[in-house]
Amino acid sequence: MCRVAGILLVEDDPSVRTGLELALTRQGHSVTAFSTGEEALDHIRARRPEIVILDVMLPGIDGVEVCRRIRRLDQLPVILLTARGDDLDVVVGLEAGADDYVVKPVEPRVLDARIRAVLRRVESASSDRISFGDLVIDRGALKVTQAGREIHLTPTELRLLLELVRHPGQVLNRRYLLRVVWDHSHVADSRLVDACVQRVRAKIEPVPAEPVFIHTVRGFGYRFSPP
Amino acid sequence: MCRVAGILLVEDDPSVRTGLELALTRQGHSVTAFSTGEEALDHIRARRPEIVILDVMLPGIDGVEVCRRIRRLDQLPVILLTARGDDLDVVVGLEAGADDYVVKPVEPRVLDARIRAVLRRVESASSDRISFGDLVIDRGALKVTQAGREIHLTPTELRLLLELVRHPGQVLNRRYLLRVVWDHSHVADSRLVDACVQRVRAKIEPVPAEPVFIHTVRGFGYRFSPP
DNA sequence: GTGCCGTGTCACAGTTTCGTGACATAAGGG
DNA sequence: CCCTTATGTCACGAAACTGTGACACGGCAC
Repeated sequence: MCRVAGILLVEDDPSVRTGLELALTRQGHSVTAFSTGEEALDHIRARRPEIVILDVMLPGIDGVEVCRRIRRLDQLPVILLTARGDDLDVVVGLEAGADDYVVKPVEPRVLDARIRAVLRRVESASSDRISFGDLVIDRGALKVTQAGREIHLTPTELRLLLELVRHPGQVLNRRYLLRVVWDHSHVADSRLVDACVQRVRAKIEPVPAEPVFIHTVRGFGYRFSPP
Repeated sequence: MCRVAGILLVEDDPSVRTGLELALTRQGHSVTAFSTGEEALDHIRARRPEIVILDVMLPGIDGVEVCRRIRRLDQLPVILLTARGDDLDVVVGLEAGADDYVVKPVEPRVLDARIRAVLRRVESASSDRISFGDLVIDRGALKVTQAGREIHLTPTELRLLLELVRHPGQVLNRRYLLRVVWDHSHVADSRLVDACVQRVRAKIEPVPAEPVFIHTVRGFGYRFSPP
């Protein structure tokens, strides 16, 4: 399953910003972009990106200072990006707590490789998550988010969704789901599964009546398949 | 802050090797140098360096291959060093599992800064002190402070908090916590964990009723995640 | 169209789970 | 031994969750 990172990109030059945004999105990442440090810090507090890519030269608070402030809060990975390749800048940037320092112009695939290298380090102990479009399911944190927004699922709903997601593209029948999710090996028929599926749909489907994640297979059961 | 690392340097060009060895030693590191990958791999098995700096162009096994073999063994941090700055080389090197990729010639202080950046990341997971906002947990001194003020936690409370903090963002269920913190491998159900969590919350949460550190995940357990 | 079957939807009450405070018990220091 | 502190247990109320059944709806065969 294609690993995707929630990237926060901060770059004031519009052409560079949209260029990188496009390139990183094409690599499979989910990117949010801002042009100032203040906006970025606000965004970090609200949503929680997996990694921050910061241009050093920013209007207002500069990138190095943003990096220091991020470090004061937590361990969020930061890659600094700059047009200047001055040795002193590199040293100052890294000492501000950045995980890497990349000089522009940078090949998208190189930036991607560096992002993955940093994330590999950070995530070696971290949880496994899978994403389907803007739907992210974190099995370690038992958290489901959609477009960065957390979706609250009750225990049974979560177990059901996890079971469906474990077999993407496969049709799971009601008896199987009852046994695995509810531990009802005896109960033959009930509206239980349907009701739970409907509750999950109401929470994760943009239009519950036309589901894009959990599909009904009439006469058989349900199938999870991403859009 | 002056962390000193045991560095393994692998570089076949004698003048570059002695130059870097000298420079890094001067920065306060303890350096061991070899000129071939085989020697390096033997040394890694025998001693255990904190970080490996690997020239890519080596006689015999090349640096990227050495890096792959190191990765197959463990998480030992690796910085690749090369004369070529080809984009493809960078990508290949990082995908082999390297933590950073530096192009020669490199200023010693830049290399030093990159070494420290990689080590900082590696050690943050196992370091003695971690901070989450104004909450600082010192695992070495077994002390917890908030906004500079020391918070007194009882032994059990501290063990519980440390266990939660050891898996930030992960949901830990009650049975696991009972086993690890209390060594109750048999007890199935008890309000013990809940009561202890409540006590820790009363001490570290600004508003215990609306916890920002220790979150309840109904039906599953508790999760420590910084605000 | 008509009837049938499978599914979607909803509200509600019973049940489970959790937070909290009170209290008993245990441990440890003087 | 006594006092303090720490730990475990319990009970209760509040809140959250779940199962259930009734009914609506829609596809499908005839």
